[in-house]
Amino acid sequence: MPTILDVAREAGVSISTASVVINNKCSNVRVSERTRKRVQDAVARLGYRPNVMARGLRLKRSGLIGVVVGNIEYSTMPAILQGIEVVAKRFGYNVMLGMTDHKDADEKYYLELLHGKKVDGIIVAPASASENIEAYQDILREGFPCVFVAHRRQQVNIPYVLVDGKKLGYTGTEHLIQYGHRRIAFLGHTEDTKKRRLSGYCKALQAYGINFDADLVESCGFGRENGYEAMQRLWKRNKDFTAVYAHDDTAAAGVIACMKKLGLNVPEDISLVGSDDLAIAAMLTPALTTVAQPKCRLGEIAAEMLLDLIEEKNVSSQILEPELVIRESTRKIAGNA
Amino acid sequence: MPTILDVAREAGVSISTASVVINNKCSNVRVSERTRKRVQDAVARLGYRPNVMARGLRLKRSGLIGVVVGNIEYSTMPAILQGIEVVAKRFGYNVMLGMTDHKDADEKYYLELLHGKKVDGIIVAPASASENIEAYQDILREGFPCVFVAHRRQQVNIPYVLVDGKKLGYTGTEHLIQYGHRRIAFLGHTEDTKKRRLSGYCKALQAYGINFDADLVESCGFGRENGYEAMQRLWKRNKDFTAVYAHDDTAAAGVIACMKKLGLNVPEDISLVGSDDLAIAAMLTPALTTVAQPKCRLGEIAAEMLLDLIEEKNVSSQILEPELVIRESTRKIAGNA
DNA sequence: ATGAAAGCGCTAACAA
DNA sequence: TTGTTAGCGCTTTCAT
Repeated sequence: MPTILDVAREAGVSISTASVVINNKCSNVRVSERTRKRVQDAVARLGYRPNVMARGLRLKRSGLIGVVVGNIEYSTMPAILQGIEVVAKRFGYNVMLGMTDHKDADEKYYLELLHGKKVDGIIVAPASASENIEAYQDILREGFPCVFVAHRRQQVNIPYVLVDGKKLGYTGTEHLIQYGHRRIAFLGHTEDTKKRRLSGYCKALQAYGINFDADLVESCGFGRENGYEAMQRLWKRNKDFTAVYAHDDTAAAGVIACMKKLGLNVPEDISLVGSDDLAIAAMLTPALTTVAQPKCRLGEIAAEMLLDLIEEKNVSSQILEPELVIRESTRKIAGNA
Repeated sequence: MPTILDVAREAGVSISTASVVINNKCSNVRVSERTRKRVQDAVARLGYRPNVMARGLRLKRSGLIGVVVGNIEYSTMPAILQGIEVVAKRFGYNVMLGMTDHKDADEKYYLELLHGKKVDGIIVAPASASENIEAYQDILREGFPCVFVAHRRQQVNIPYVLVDGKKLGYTGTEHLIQYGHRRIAFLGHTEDTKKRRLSGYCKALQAYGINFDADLVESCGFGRENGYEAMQRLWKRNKDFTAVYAHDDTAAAGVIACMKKLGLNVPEDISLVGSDDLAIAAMLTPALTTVAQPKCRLGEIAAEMLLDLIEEKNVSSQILEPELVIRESTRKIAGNA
């Protein structure tokens, strides 16, 4: 590997001149065209590439941003990552990916890389609850660049970009209402701490003058299994509905499976709306109508925010609007039952 | 950020002593228990973290491995990445993720990071054909650690770990045969350069004494659209089959959609086998029987190979066996039609 | 058992 | 316009 010293020698100039033209700085330092050319030729001839670590040590920046995720299958992360990568690359940064499998210890391990200057900043998709609040407070205190994407931890004042769960629930429910449904079931989280989608569902109902019916709400976690079972429980209890809003696409996949088992057709008998627009949504049969998160934008904005933070600019948190994606799983019906 | 100098001062020892205990080397250098303790306390008190770049500059290693992929949605990569990350982490490495969107220029950009020592080695999942053969030859010539995962480029002699497409085709077809099917359609690539899965299909047929029928083969690309259309074309031409092998799960998703449109039930009327066991396979209805790639293993082995290469050990390419995952889309039938 | 010092490759302030 | 030089924080050899 040639160093900048080799380049300088080859070009017959000093190290610093070489450095200046290599970095093409518009500094107050001027270099004559002829010298510049000589250096550039030397670089080309030698196939010189600046040593990233030496430069990083000197400049106190690694050109790396960390992205910490729980897991990347069945989630919005692949698309978010793509968004992040594109803007990172555009600004000369690379992406270090850390996967925690939702383990606090692993999350903490990755946050620590900030202290060792391995990364210039970190984007975290904090999925589950966490014990790491203290680590985030350290980050905040030390002024390390950090932003949350897709989710956030309420306990700590770190800037975030995400789609409001309430709007997700609202948009999905509203679509169903506009298609003529009035008896709409809700499958999703109902615990106090994470019932934003449920709130959105309620709000939509209210906005359109439909009474909330607790019998139409069934508690449901993520994943096909959970969706399947929740649908089964609901159906056992209550068959008086024409549509289902599921809080995420994997649960919706379970609903489709359950419907088939039950001899019900989607959307002929029951309309179904999912959430997030995961990669699977378009693959299902019927292709799933869903409330998409603008995943790529989430990633792009998270990256832009982080880069601003790295440059010590101020940033403010953002909440993005979901987008309805109408596919095949919802159907207009005549009126109310 | 405290440096090692701060630690040394705090502990009242020299920089080099501090370094020795921090790195806990079993070198010939001995440190007394008391001194060791003092340094460790200082580290704890100051919250010292070694500066990764300084260490990297000195040691000529970044502790980063690059993973270059075309795209991570609808692919085997998420699970492969997880495998890579786990072993990388275990050996003190981190993963830099590069996404090329299958663009040669971006692939090349990431390969270049090797030359600048940004990464100690690179794992590439070379999906599409590429113009970058020259770049790989450079890598080979310079002796940079590099391994291919999941796919490879035949033109260049870089070690790889992958699942043989032929075995994928064989295993899926064999399963169908063992379930009593004899008229089995093949949906997949038929071009000379990438018909390994087709070869496997043929081989299985032959092994079980079933005649190959070209009318049962329909050319098909990846993705639900392609699967849908291929199935439609096939059905138009030829309805005499009881099972379909699709060369990947996304195409299989299209087959399911098409079947439904055609009024056919899977698996009652037609059995269906996919390939790869992507995240979507288990989500479909019916849940897809598929020939899985051991994705996590692929990732783990790729990482192990790369780390060996980094330590200048010899490695040899590996071909892994696929694993049949039986779910709901295949059904035993009585005998031959 | 401990410390002094060289140097990894680079940038930028300063000198010439 | 160009060159000299002082570090960035760390590891490690060699003296002590």
